[in-house]
Amino acid sequence: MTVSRVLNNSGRVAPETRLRVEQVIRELGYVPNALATGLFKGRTRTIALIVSDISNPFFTVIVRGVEDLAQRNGYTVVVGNSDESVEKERQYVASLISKRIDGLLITPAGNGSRRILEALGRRGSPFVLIDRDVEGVTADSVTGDNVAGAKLLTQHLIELGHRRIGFINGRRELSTSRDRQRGFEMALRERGIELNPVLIGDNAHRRDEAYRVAHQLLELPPEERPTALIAGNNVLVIGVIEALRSAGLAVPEAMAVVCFDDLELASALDPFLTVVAQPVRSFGTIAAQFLLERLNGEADVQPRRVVLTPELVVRRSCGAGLGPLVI
Amino acid sequence: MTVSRVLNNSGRVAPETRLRVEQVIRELGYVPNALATGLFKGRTRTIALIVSDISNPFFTVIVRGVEDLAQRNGYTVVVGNSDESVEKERQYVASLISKRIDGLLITPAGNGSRRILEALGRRGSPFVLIDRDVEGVTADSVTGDNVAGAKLLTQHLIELGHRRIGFINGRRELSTSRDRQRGFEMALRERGIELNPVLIGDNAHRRDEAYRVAHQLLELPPEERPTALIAGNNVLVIGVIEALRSAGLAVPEAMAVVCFDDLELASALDPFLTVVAQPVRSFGTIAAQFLLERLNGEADVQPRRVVLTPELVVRRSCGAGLGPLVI
DNA sequence: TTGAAAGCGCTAACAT
DNA sequence: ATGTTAGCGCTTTCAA
Repeated sequence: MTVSRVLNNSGRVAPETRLRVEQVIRELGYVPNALATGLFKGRTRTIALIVSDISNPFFTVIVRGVEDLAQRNGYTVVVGNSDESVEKERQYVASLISKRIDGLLITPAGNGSRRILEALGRRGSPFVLIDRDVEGVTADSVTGDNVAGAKLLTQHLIELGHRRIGFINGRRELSTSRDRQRGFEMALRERGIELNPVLIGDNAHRRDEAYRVAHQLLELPPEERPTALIAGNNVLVIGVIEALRSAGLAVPEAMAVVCFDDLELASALDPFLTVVAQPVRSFGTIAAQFLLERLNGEADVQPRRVVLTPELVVRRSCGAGLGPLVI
Repeated sequence: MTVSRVLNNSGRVAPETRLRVEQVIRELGYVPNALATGLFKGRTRTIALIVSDISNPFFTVIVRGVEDLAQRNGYTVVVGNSDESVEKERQYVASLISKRIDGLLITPAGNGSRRILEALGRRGSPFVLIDRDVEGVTADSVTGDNVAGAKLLTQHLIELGHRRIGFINGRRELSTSRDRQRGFEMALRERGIELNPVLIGDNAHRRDEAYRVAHQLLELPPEERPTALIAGNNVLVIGVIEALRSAGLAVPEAMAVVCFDDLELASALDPFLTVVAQPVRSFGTIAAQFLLERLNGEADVQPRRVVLTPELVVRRSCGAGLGPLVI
């Protein structure tokens, strides 16, 4: 019909006819059926965002950024929670393919995501990795420099005089965890501090595991016990603080604690931790930007990998922990 | 084709044919086109969730609950951010209608949402209100008992000896704010405490406004100054705490602070506030349940309104504030 | 048990 | 400047 031309501003329509059509559209409350358009065009102007935990403030900020940019560009965002499960990711991606979503933004659950993403790529759907890399997958990605971030935190503690630094790290499966651990170890080595494997509690999946691991570190004999703790992310640090509290240790008076990621709201509360902050919102917006560019065919063929630089935010002296615990 | 019958388990298909079809489906990596199905059936197995701020942990928990339940029932969730703007809501709903989303869950931005929701209802799309009511709209809804919650907080403070209680409340436009203020005033009246309008700072939209309002209350002459503050929600309370900190007042030693809503992560930090906690996750899951029931035609015609009971969580004595500030 | 026809609402290409 | 045709991929109905 002529209606289509009016709605899309395509082709010539007599001004008078246009007005008449617009009038009727308003009267009828007519809304075009995007399913039919999508069916015909093969595009739905919908993108998907799969995060591993939507109730984690870190990912929340990403969601917000993505939603914002998508909305401004006329795209709708479908949000999925993978719960760090590759299986749930698979289900999601299947549903997205079925619904002919134009592209995907994802914080992959692990290296197992590789096959899923490859399958998606084979269908011609562009996707962008956020926060984490997947071994063997080459695609647009927006991540932080986790090696550098871990070095910043570690160096900070070392400069304050700490020598026995505990590290409570996240899932080994994640590139972020691996990189952070690498940065930690590098920083120690550069300063000539011997790495004590006992002080590394890695592969903590959740807050309660961080709690447990922190407790283990506290039970070390005094001469081995850490004077400072680095938590691998914003969730683990809560478990760490809870463990310290239950042990009657004040932060940072009795134990220095630093961590990755800044929580906007929590940063107003106590303890004001020294953290390595990442420009998280940019993770989302840049990734969305990349995806939209690909969808518009504006992007080069070769993948772009952006690594954003983290920043040390010193909120409170972490040197204090040295006192009571150093024998 | 016979393929459709195989995929939907409808009609008779020879076992042998079925196997052959399944084989080919696997070989081709065939995925049915949900757009075509939706176009024909008029249903998309997609629901939308519009919240006012997806980076607010309160709503985040709702998103999580909704996503969870939807996923388990084979539905996809489209998430939108209204930023407390009715205009953005309108745009979203238009896009959702166009995409033939089956139903909507919404934390409405205000009474202006009424027209939008009525229009949606006229199209036959079911929707469920979450957390907030809209004047003049009758629909399924899941909310908290905000009058009761405010009374709990106020009574708690009164019992601890506070008489001058400040109230920093959220947007007047929201039913939650109005109800909370009503509960606050009722509790005062019931205990025979005269209401001092000066102590009510209402209509704070954001954290910085709460900060400003709290500062105003602190600048009152000593004999009028509050000894305790109630913050209208989890975001405003941060502003309040920041204001107290900048004024050098410890919480709760120098000033009692209580608020609505419990933040899972922040609750592990200092100050451990006494709060009225709501079963927020249930807001999402119950609302989603209602919506899905309607979509399945299982629900009665008359709207169901669920009001969930809040609970006082006492984390730290709020009586302490009485000391220094009471002249 | 399987196939053929028609139509869901849209748009690109081709008439008129 | 407008209308007609055909087809995107599916499902329902009816026929074989």
